[in-house]
Amino acid sequence: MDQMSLDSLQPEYLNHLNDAQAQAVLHGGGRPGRPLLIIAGAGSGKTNTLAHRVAHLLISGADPRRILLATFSRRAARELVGRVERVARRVMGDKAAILTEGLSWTGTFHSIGARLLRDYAEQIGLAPEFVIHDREDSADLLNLARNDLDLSRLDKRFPTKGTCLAIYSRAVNAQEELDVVLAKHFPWCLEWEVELKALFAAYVEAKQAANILDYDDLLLYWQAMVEDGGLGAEIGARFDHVLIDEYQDTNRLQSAILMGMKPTGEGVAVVGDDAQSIYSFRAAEVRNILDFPKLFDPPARVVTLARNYRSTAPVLDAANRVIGAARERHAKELFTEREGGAKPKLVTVLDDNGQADYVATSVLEAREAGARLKDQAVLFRASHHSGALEIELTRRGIPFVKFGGLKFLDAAHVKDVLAVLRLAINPRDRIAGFRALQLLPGIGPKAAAAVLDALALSEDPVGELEGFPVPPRAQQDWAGFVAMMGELKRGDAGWPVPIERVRTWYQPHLERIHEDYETRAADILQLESIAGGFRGMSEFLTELALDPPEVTSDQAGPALKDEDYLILSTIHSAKGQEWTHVFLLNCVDGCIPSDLAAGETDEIEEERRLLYVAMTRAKDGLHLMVPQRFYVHGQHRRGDRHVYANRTRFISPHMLDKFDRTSFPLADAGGPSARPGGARPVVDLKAKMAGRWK
DNA sequence: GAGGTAGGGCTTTTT
DNA sequence: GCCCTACCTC
Repeated sequence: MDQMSLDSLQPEYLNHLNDAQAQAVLHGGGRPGRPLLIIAGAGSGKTNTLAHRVAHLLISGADPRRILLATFSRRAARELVGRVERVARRVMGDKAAILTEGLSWTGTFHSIGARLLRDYAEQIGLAPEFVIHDREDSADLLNLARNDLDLSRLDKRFPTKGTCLAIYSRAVNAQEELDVVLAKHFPWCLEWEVELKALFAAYVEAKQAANILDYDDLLLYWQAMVEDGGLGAEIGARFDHVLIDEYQDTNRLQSAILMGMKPTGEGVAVVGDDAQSIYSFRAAEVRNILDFPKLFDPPARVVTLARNYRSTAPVLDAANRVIGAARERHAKELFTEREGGAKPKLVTVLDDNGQADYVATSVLEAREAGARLKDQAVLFRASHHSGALEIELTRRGIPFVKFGGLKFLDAAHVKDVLAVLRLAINPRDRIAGFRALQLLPGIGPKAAAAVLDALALSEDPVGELEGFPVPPRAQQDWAGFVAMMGELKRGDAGWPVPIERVRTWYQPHLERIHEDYETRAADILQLESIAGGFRGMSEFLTELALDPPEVTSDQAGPALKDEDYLILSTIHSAKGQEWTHVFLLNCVDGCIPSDLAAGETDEIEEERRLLYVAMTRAKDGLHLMVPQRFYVHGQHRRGDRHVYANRTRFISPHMLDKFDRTSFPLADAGGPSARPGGARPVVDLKAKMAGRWK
């Protein structure tokens, strides 16, 4: 289509899109058509284009309830729907809100899968009130199975529950046989193949007995469901349009789901960028996007968005150089018309503390120059890389919010409260029960197991609890526990009263178990306020498993929500976002690439893309930090053993002309550890020591 | 059998 | 710092 005919066909609200974006939006003419692949480079207006495409479908008369829109995270889904509404509103006013509210099949693959499975549960022999286990719960259940099989008491060490779950999960998501998975990704566990098989069989049995689905099951059951000819066609026919965002990070199971629902690709549009594929550790398969066009005959149409609207030319130049060394990708070179601006800075600092000092100082400088804290972000490969920085920010009173890494839900006290609720909903949930029952003093693993055995067979759980012969020491607290379970089970109080009930019951136990019960109690109050936003307990627990709150409460907390704060994030969690100034910590070999990934070429390639993703988040200012030395872990508290690190291998010498190289503090500032403003207070030494273990 | 404590090993990224 | 196991006491 040439530009002129495009203009004449194009509705007014699409006028500010560029040619490629408009083609991606208009493809199919608002009706289900030939499959479409949109290769959307970093900062190329991908979300905007996708939002316009959905809005265009709605405006052309598509039924929003028949559009399936899968995104990578809940956050991305919310953002997308918001944008769709804004675009549609320009054309149809308030009616847009009703249409976008109808976009009910929007969310992650996992959440959409959960909904479909509840709809079709009875047809596939699943109880519709199934409970969803998050990764931690899954690992615990796996561990129970492991103990039952006596695998933890062997002479040689058996893989930990986390490793076992990772193996299981990869086999499921990559749709590979166990021996292949072991050979490729866990060669040190090869000797355990027989035991692992038995373990996984027991795990699956335990899940089914307790009516539990884990994350992988949400995809696995969905895939099995659509693989069946009749059901596949039926479910596929529910949707006229299937749009999938971040397609480069889908796995084989997800592509099988897509093909099961839409074998001809009619009405399918997938969007992504192979250069930004960073989730292969979760069995994401870059080949999904590389091979997508060839799945169909005639092949899918490919539209490439190569104009970058985000970064200045010097930033994009450097990022292009880094990704230019990658091995295989859909060829495209991003370009920008944002001329001018500074080259990215490659900043050499002495160590962690120098790095923290530089970042804090530069952030404040940028703020003086007019950038809000929210316009700036600090990114890192692994969550713990920001430890020293967090201490420095706190010392200087710079508020921040951290994404990625440890979740609020991982805190023991939060899990305790949730376990009680889950046991009330599903008395056969051994994981929840095991945890909840042991909160009572006098009840340990044995007594808990006995109670759960009785519950598993019983038709009347509360009655069973009432008469249960618990150990004498537990007698005193037992009546209160049973009374609470009875109330929860009857469920006559409206939500969120039950969670309040559990909190009151839990409070004395919390005070007995934890010295720092006050901060923990605050977390539970926060949990209660989150709970208030849901219609009921079951919905609350489902949503919580699928979309856990990202921010932990010992940091900024809700009080700071509308104030200005700096963003700290793992590179993975920073996907799809952008900031005026970006600081990237630890750009050294061992961190990027992570030394844990230094084995296979594929893994190294993914680390390169990770650096690329981080760099392309920046609009104007990009600072890559290169600390020269790292303190060695596991030594005496005041030890000074350290290793020297090298600049990341992904910035090779011939790329250095794209960077502005500096060091901090400047060499003439009076020695390597001199700081502006003289010596730091003594108290900082303690902070530094603590920070090493953060 | 419960529950506390000590010591060793480990530590990526997430739906 | 966390998790896990082994060991000890009640």
